[in-house]
Amino acid sequence: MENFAPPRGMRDFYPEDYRIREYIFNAWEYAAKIYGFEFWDAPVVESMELLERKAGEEISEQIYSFEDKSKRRLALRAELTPSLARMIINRQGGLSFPLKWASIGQCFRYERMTRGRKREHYQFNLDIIGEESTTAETEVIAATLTSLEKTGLSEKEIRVHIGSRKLLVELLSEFKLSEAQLTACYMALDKKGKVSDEEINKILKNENIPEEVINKLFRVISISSLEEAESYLPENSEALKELKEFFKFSESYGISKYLKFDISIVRGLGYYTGIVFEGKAVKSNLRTVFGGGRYNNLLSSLGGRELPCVGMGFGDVVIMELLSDCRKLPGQRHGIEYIIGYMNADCAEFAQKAAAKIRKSGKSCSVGLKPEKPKQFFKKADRNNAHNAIYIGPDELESGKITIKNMKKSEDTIKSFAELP
RNA sequence: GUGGUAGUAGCUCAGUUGGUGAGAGCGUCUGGUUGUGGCCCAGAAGGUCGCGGGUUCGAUCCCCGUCUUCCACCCCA
Repeated sequence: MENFAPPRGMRDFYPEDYRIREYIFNAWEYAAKIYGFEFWDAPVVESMELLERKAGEEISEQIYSFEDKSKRRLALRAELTPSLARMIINRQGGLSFPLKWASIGQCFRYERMTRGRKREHYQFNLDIIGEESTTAETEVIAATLTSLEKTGLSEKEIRVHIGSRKLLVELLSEFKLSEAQLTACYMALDKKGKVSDEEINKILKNENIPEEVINKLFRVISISSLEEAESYLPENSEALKELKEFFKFSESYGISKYLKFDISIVRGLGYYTGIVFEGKAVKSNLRTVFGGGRYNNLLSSLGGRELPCVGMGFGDVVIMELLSDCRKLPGQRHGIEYIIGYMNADCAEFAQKAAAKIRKSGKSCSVGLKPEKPKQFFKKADRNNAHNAIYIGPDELESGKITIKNMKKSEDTIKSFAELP
């Protein structure tokens, strides 16, 4: 009992914190539901093997792993996608694709902490499984943006940067690059603007990337529009066709005002195969709020059917900070509709019966757990932001009449027990 | 991981160049009003001054270590 603080990187949610979390979850749930996504969930504890196979060796160092009493190697999930993949594969014969699935789950990652990064967070995932059209990308991004709009954010605060892994592969296709070299190229693009050109050059040389490829990469980095990219690409470029299609669909979804083509978006995870995207906060130094993309090979690489997928992940920590910066967090608690107090023990039963009646009507109602003086009671009613307060004393007990006080207007209404809501 | 910053009441922070009993505002509680909240007034509770060690007659203050926070870089996405 020495250290009462939560473990490093873990959070307590006091009621005022929980309220904010609920507010964000509600926005996520709202968006997922009005776009027709279905919610799913899986255990927080997964087998280490599943997480390793998907993530690769480096990330497994950041996974909280342990052995259970039967020596099974288990781990806390660091993201939701492996569990999703497992569930899809297990039922791939019986599911009718495409699926639109959503989830909100707590994920853990042992990593160094900075602003907006803890060792535990709640992640909102939207995935469309089994659809190769870029309608899937559009749909996922549109739903994500709807959740942000629900919290009061707009294109003034958020920009979605759109890139494409496939486009990069095509641009570099004239060279015969190994997987490792391609990954190094992605990393270099990712560093654009963050690190000096010399640094990028050095990194690439270390990976044995030929001089000519590096030169091409630097030309690629400077591409700032789709039209510009077009001149570098073959006539029948698939990536270009996809991107054009995607931007066309985005027009009719009404989300183009958020979008910006950005060739440097590659995403860190290895399994992306097509369009990739990152939602960034315009004000807060372009911090990444959400990200995702197309991963067409993941399920088959885990032994499942060939199923094209688009996924999006969105953490609660950054959005909380962003909303706080923009002063868009909800303030007061919602407030209960009715609160009932009583003067002495004899009045308790009457108060409890009134509360039971009000609750049967579906209205929220809190009844005192012990007798309270009127002053105490009304003060508490005020603090709880109650809409109506009912105080039962000997007078009410005798007459059977109940005074309902509207706390905002400070007006009384007298009703009989039968007239209660 | 490296460098810096900070840690004093529930919260935000003063303060002591080392000296009897450690301060404010906000919040909480009580009373002013044994049947009415917000405002006001009065009062109270609440602190091992992050933790451990050292120096000293004496440490919240100085020194060392450690943990935690925040920031930057590194790493990662």
